[in-house]
Amino acid sequence: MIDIRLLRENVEHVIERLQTRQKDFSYLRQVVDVDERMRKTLVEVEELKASRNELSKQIGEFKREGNDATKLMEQVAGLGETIQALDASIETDREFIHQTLLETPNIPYQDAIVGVSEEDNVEVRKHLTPPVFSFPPVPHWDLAEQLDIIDFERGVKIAGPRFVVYKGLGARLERALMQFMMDVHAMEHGYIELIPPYINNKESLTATGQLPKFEDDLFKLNMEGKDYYLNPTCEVPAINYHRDEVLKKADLPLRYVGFTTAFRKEAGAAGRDTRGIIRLHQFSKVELIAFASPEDGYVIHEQMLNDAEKILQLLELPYRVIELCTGDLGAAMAKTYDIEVWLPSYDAYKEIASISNAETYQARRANIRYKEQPESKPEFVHTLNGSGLAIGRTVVAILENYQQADGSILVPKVLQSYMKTDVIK
RNA sequence: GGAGGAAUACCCAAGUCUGGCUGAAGGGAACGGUCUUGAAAACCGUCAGGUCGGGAAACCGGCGCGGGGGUUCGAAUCCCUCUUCCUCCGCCA
Repeated sequence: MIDIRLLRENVEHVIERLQTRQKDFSYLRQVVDVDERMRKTLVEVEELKASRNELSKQIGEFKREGNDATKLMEQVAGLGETIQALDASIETDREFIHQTLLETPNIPYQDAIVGVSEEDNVEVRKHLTPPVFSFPPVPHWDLAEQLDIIDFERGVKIAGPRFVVYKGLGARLERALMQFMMDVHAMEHGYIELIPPYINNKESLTATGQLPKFEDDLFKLNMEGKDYYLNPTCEVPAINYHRDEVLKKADLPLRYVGFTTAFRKEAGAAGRDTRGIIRLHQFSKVELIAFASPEDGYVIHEQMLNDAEKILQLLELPYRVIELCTGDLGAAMAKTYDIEVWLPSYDAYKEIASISNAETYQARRANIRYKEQPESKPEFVHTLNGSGLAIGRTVVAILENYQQADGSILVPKVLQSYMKTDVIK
């Protein structure tokens, strides 16, 4: 959520910066008007409440001393109704402001690359060059089928389209990657491991920004009349881990590495990436999450990017890092890097990780703050999240980049001890 | 699933029956001090925090006893409702 105070101070500036997202935010002017009206009424009703409190106190004193308080009670008689009416009008205005701001995306960071679409994203760096094959490389869906390590048909039978069964060494590869990534981040990069609930409540999804606007992307459950959602990313439970808390400055940055299975409806992606396991309703992911003071936020962001890249470096996979332009930025995020891994079947780089700083946008929604000193006023933290990495797409990258002429797959060196084999055949 | 009980400030806890000098006794912890070569002990002192609004500021006011609603001039206290936790029984990986 963006800061209402920032809006009050300079709506036009906020609107201008938000417009770089290529949408219309002129409606925010109305929010400022309503806010002003609301605050005026607030002053009015608070004065009335103060006088009611004063009179009630006097009534108490009168009665205690055995005096007649009828006159005072007459004085206070009409106040209640007026107060109630004013309170109701404040509540309406407040609710309007709140709902509107809940649906307003984050302001891109100060020096954001202004652009219209992903076309305008900017490449930051590249690592390794795409492999050159002496034979026509085979896409992962064919490799996986031939090796009998991913069962597409039975996935559809059991659950439906965009579900698969990992089998044999395919299942082991998935498991090895999870273990490997968690190990690197926890033991070498110093993140604290987390395995949170995969089912999250409405408050959690609202705090991170999926609700109310993006409900269509989520798998929704209804248990005894209450709504729950399957988490679309570990970011949701991990950020909410500290919801409604005041953190100690000395504990920052707090850095976690979480494992979850992520569930996505992919509602708007019909017909896209239909072959293989690039876009499934269910996939495993190792996620990095950090809570930092605002002055450290962007330092941690770069560090998190490096930590995610490290996995691809260890796996010896070619990738590039791009910075998203304002038109391609996720709603809750102020700045995002994507890491794209080389996929021979696409003959292109494909997103495998996304590392973002939400600044105080999620912290304000989730009410996560920190104190500089024990006696100082709590301030909102920066929240950061980054894939470290999406496991399904890592499987794809390994199958396709490590394939041999005979259809077998070499196992990356760092995975061999986890896989107990150096080749999948 | 059945039957009971509980939620008060950093922690413990009184107050709730009988509404008003209670935004909250007492204890612990913490912090500051006296004493001490230093520390402990003892003693003295401080100790809701938060949030929203007004104000240049000093400061003033609203809210606030798990959440929401109601009764009342006035609610920690009465009523409704939700949530969470605990105990016992049943079931269970």
